[in-house]
Amino acid sequence: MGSSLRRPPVVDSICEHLLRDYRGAEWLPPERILAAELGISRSSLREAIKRLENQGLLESRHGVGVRVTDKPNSPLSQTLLHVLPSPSERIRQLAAVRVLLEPEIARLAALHAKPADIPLLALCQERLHQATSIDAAVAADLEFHHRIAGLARNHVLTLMLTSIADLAAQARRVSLQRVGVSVAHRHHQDVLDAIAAGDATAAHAAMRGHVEAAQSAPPRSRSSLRSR
Amino acid sequence: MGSSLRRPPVVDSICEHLLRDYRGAEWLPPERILAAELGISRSSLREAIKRLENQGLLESRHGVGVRVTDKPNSPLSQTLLHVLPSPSERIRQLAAVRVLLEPEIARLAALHAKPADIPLLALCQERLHQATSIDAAVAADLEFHHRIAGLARNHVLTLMLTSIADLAAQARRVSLQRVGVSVAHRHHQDVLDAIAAGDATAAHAAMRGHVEAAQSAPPRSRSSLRSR
DNA sequence: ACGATCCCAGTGGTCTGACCTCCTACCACG
DNA sequence: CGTGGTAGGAGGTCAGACCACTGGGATCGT
Repeated sequence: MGSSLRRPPVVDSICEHLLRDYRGAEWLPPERILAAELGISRSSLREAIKRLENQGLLESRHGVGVRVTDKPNSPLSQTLLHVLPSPSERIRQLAAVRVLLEPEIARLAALHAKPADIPLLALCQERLHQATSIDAAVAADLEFHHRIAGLARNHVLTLMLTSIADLAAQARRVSLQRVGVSVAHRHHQDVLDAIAAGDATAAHAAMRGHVEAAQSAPPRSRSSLRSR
Repeated sequence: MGSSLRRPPVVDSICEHLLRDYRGAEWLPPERILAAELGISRSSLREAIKRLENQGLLESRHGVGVRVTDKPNSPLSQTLLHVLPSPSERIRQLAAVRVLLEPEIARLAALHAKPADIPLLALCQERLHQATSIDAAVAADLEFHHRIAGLARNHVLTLMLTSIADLAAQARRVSLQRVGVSVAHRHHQDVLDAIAAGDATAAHAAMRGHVEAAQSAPPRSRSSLRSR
């Protein structure tokens, strides 16, 4: 009859417990203590932590502790490294996907953005403009796109973009050197203006132009940015 | 001195070992034996297996063994269940992403498909047409879209679609009941014809019409398909 | 007094070995 | 021939110990 008692793996319930009790917290208690509190073995607790870590929800650092990140970063990236070993081909396909996703994200962002969101984007622009190193420029670029994704109000879309963000970062590094920071800054400004105006069509077009330029930018000689 | 000995986590090397030695295999050896062969503890081996399992590359079944699947299915899905608890909202956003991804996938498929690929798609059509249960229809539908994704020659795009396939399956179940199997079959035929003809634009348009119809289909009374 | 160094307590990482639960296949029984 | 039970092997869980790393305070040298 009816209730064929499932076999709810212990580790599953632990995962739910963890992200129910420690959502928004900074650090998890030490593994030994936490295992004792939950009344389970440290092995099972570790497996639960590892699972959540693979999902980008936790981050355990040797000798320090387990940190709550809530930044789903690389569930897909690791898999991609296995199924697409070739770096150049990986970058090419990643760029193609970005051309598809980013304009739609910008469109949704223009529809849902509130006035209070604009200064945060402008701040990223400021950082990009004043960046003195290639790493700082890449970081500002990433944050700009990430914040826009957050405005799109579509978690699936956002999650997909962030899943490949770390892999796309190296590609973006090359792109920035090719097209130059000033060009990227100008493109970003077009996107930002369209979003601020709530013009979905313009935001879509501006972002499409930006990512397509980054995708197929011709090689440049020495760029205006020097990597120290 | 100079060599600042890194701390390459043992489990990382195990992962590489596993998917280097057992790529294409069917089953992994028992954990105890495999641990002995690799000269490591069963704990570390289990952690490596679990990590690859979370990436959709392995699948361990209690009392049976560890199977090599290479079907990256649910790295994103689990995370989505946490960040988007609401089923209706999840389905809505998933559908929006499908509208974005699937037409592009169909376009690429039309560009890269070879004549030998067409019969496989036609077979899915046949299965969908002869499906006697809602589950069989959903399975045929899923396989049709999955095979098209395989033709797109863009692993990133394919991986994104398969990552949400299992979550989208329940939504597709509802869609099929709403629009009816015959309508889905007709839409699929349009896509199939366009791909067979190598017409990228037509494939894009046909697939867009299909997924948009599935997205916003109005409720139907009793469909032509009865779920036994 | 100040700085660099060393040391140590606490943390996650790994190992060991035992027991439990579940699945499969085989075999005795009706 | 079908049915049921049973034994082996597989993954799942547990307990405790030890290893490796981090960080900050105590210590030593200048």
